[in-house]
Amino acid sequence: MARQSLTRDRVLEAAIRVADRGGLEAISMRRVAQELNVEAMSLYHHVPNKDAILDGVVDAVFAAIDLPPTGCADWRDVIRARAASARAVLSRHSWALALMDSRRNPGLTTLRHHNAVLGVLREAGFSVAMAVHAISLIDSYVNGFVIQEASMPTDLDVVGGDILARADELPYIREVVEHALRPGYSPADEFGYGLDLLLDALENRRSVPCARGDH
Amino acid sequence: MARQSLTRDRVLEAAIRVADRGGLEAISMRRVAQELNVEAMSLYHHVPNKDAILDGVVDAVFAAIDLPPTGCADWRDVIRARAASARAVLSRHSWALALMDSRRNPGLTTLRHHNAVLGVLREAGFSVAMAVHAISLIDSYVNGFVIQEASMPTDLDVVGGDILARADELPYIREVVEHALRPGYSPADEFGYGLDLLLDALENRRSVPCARGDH
DNA sequence: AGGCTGCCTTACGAGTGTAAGGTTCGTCAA
DNA sequence: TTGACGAACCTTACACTCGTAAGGCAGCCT
Repeated sequence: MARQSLTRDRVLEAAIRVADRGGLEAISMRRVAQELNVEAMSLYHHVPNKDAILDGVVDAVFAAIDLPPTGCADWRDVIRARAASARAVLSRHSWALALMDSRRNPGLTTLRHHNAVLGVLREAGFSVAMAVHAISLIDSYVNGFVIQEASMPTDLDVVGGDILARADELPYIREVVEHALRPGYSPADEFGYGLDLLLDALENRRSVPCARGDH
Repeated sequence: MARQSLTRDRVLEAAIRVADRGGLEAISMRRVAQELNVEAMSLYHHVPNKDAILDGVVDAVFAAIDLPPTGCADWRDVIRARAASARAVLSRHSWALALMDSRRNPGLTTLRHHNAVLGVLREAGFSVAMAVHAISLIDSYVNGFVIQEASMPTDLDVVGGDILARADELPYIREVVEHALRPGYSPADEFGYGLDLLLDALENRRSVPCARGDH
């Protein structure tokens, strides 16, 4: 066979490439097939239908996030590494977060992931309630940061000029744009700052009984 | 005229109702028109095209978030109120966040909003760099929390049972599901806990020079 | 009466997921 | 060597949905 033969995995990889290029709604049977130099109907020999492709894609993206190593030193290092990995993967595939909402069933990869992260926190001495607080906080932050990152690119360079024009009405925005346009500034550092702030604050409350008295 | 006549605003309201019911991609000219007991082409008398509807919708949603009052007591109360309002609006229209990414130009409402929030922080004594850190952190958290909230509903009730079944492999998830199924637990409280943690941590670093020495 | 506004009808061309069936080709048994 | 089988891939076609261009018909205002 001239070109290497199709596989479920090769179909999923192609779908991911298509989405990386054209966003989530660019995933259509015809376009995924074209990515593989193949016709649309050929995909159905390796995948039951389009929903299966979408489900497979979210699982594949999630699998690309490093699992936290178990039984390690400081819980903050472990969580920081996982968060950095998640941010890297999710911002490389910025459509993935939107896709995860529409897919209802979490998938085994996802569950195993959360289980491992929860394990790290529990082993570090977090109560169940505090571990829930911590995971909700950290995941919200990581996901939210990725979203903002995705809608950024034009915000600073292109829109920056427009804003400076009508600066009279928006003085504080002006300050920030100037700050952000300075050479040394990188939005990526912002992620680390916020994450460290979170982790330090959680460390302070680690063994303190819950403020709301719910455990 | 029997039914009250169409308006740009009534079209936008209808589009929002359609999206609330069927998600973002449910917004089509035909369906929005149907919501108003009207044919698709009638909308074009009040709106140039579909993109204008989408742009108008994001602006309308953003306008529903309360602007922070200026010159008020503790900055934390102001920011907390704005965050709560943002969460309420964005989780009532859980498709809105995904839409804001695809629309490139921030829109004047959006800019005014961020300007006001930045003003509160600056007046409270935050340096420019710290204000950027704070806004990035808070917005990431709010947006991320809304996303997680949107993909929740089945996570606990329906999937909860499935998870308890294969509990052997996922012991920590089991703990959490049990914890979350207890009567007193409400995911909404989770939002307040994380937010207060953020605000307290930011208060601690308010006037401290930036850890990374960037100002 | 004439025009203008507000809404409707019809229609086009492009895109979607996928059902049904045809073609090519490697593998293996007789 | 031959012939059959089945997997992998292609072609065609159906029944949608989409945004919107072009033009028609009613009723109100001047």
